[in-house]
Amino acid sequence: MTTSSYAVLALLDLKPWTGYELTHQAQRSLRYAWPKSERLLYSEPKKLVALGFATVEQDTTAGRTRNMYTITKAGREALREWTSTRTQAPRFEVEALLRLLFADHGSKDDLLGALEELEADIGEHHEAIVELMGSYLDGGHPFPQRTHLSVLFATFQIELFKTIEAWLDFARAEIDEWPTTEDLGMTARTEALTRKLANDESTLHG
Amino acid sequence: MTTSSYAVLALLDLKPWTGYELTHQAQRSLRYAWPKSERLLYSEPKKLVALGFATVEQDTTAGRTRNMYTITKAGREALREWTSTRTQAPRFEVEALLRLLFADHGSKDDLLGALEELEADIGEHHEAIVELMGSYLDGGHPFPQRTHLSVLFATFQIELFKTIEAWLDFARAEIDEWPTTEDLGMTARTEALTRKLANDESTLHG
DNA sequence: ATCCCGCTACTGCAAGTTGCAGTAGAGCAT
DNA sequence: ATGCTCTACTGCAACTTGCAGTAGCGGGAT
Repeated sequence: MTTSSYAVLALLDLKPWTGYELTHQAQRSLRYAWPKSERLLYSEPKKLVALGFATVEQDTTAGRTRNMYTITKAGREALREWTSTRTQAPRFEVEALLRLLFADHGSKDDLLGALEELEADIGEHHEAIVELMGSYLDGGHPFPQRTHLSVLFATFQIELFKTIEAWLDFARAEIDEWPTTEDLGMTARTEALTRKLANDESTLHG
Repeated sequence: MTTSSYAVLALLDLKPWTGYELTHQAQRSLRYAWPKSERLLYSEPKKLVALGFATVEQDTTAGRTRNMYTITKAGREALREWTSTRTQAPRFEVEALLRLLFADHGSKDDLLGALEELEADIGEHHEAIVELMGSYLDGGHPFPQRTHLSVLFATFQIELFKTIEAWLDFARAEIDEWPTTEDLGMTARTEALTRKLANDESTLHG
């Protein structure tokens, strides 16, 4: 049982789903906490069945197979035990930052391009979550009794996205001051920044 | 060539390294932008050699083998071409948030425990990066001409960590108001939050 | 003098994960 | 009749991780 298995098991605890629904629901709702591929999410419920944590029913009403998965008592047991296990450290993969670290191999435009792609990705997700909150106000939450959890979770996402967007503006302003990407080293501006960071002060506001 | 291959190639462009140095340097310096396992980082330079982007010299001075890797002209070429390719979307894996989303399967203490583990992990990294900035002020940057890049990168990390720490305090205050983790649904507080989020306002400050 | 511990310096392997291609029925528009 | 999109998956190669194992070396403890 991996963390991904428990994530799928937790969804199954809400209601029975077909493999297709489960996969797509998991991608929508877990994307920002635990992003996993469609492929994996199709495989997880099969593992759960093999372990006795779920059951399948083949539904062939429309000529094609649909696997309807339902959680078992043992599955609910496993879920409850999971809540008291240790949590993995967070992991942040941001290729745009990798490109910033090695920006001296390319032009300023290459770097600014990478930052713009980051901004586009973040902006898309930011917009999507704001819209989702709008739909919650209209009673659009699929499991209304769980709204308090979804909304607290959403506050994290919005703060994260806002921080990244603010940083992007800040970073672009800094990069604008650079004549090139290479060999600037400890400029006066960089030293001022370093000093702030060494004192754990924010560089964006204040 | 994966993004990880280019990351290692970029390090090799700074100077020749042994496999061991390369692996450990990559883990230290790329951890926050592109976290990769020791195992992978040992394998990457071998792939680079197979592709003609690096060369190896076996150094057996001390009885044991050390592989010293050096970038080739073709490797430098490949790196330059990489800078103009598209950047992958960022990816944030935070198991503590997954546990928040499904907090209704466990107790408030389980949830608060997961948040504390997140805080400990973030705190550790936050502290490490602040100390690193202190060392830069003392001329401790291993490649001084690249300080401007490292410091701009560090501003991202610090802002991110500060945001997460502020959110953790906020989240704990919210959870304190909950009588339980289950079935609260759209409470008055949650509705107020949802309304702010739907208007894209910050929930932490203001 | 010897033994164990920790650091250097890796390799092998099983298991987890991803992206892509492929299969196939259903409904709708052209 | 054909093609397009959506549903509903599976197979496979390649990427990645964690863990175990190997092996030399230096230093302190017994």
